[in-house]
Amino acid sequence: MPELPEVETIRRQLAPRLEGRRIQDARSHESEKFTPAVAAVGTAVQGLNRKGKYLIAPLDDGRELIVHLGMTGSLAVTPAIPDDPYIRAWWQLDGDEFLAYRDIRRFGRIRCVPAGQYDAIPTLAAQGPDALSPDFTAEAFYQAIRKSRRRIPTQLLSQKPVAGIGNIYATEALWIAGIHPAKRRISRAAATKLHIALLDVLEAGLANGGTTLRDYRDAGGGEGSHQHALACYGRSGRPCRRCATPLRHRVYDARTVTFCPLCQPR
DNA sequence: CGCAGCGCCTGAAGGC
DNA sequence: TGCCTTCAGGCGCTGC
Repeated sequence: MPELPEVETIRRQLAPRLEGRRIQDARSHESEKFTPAVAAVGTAVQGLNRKGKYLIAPLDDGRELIVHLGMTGSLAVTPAIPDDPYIRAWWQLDGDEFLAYRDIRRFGRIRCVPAGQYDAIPTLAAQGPDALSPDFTAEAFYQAIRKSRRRIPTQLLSQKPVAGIGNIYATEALWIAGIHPAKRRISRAAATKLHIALLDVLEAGLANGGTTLRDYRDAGGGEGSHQHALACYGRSGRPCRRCATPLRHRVYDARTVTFCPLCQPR
């Protein structure tokens, strides 16, 4: 499941290979989630940016091509259209290469919109500061969390207090910060701890090239290695690495969250 | 406007 | 072996 470290890994790999390339042709799966891919034909890609989990490619006609990888999406530059039933869209680039979008579960989506006009992409329009941007400060984070009465993990996944967090890095950061996942309000001190924990786990994930549990692949088809560094996510029943208490998991708002009942008191 | 609940998707894994 | 159920979960949408 591509979260910020996975999407940023892909962005860094693709940006130099896409900048300045003209899109000669494109095809997509018939779903409206993907058909906007074709609208970029005839334009040139000016770069590749990222906001939260969204990849944003400015085009030379004033529009932006936006790709969200959903749960199982990946992008790769290839010499030919891959012979793969899960390719949901491809763009033919000048120089006879292809940018291929693969997405087994089709949870991702592709949009082509006037630059900065995100009303058709509500989560992007409403999301908070990207976790790696200078706008993501402990104080802004605390104030954003104070505004909602939802559980902290649910708030993190909403992309509103901060953009780019998914269930894996949320679970890890809550464990590091010692915050029970059922909590709805936290102190300024706890918010500061969580802010630091989020930055730490995202930086570690990025340094490890992302987390590959099943489907995630980078733009070169490679796997990340951060799955070996996970201390809490997916470890329910196994001993906490701080206190050896067996970790537990519970479902909150349709999300499984693993936590340490001792290190993360209610 | 905030929020809860549902639907979208498919492969892997486990039960019988 | 094969069928069935459950699970993974980000986000758009609907309705309260």
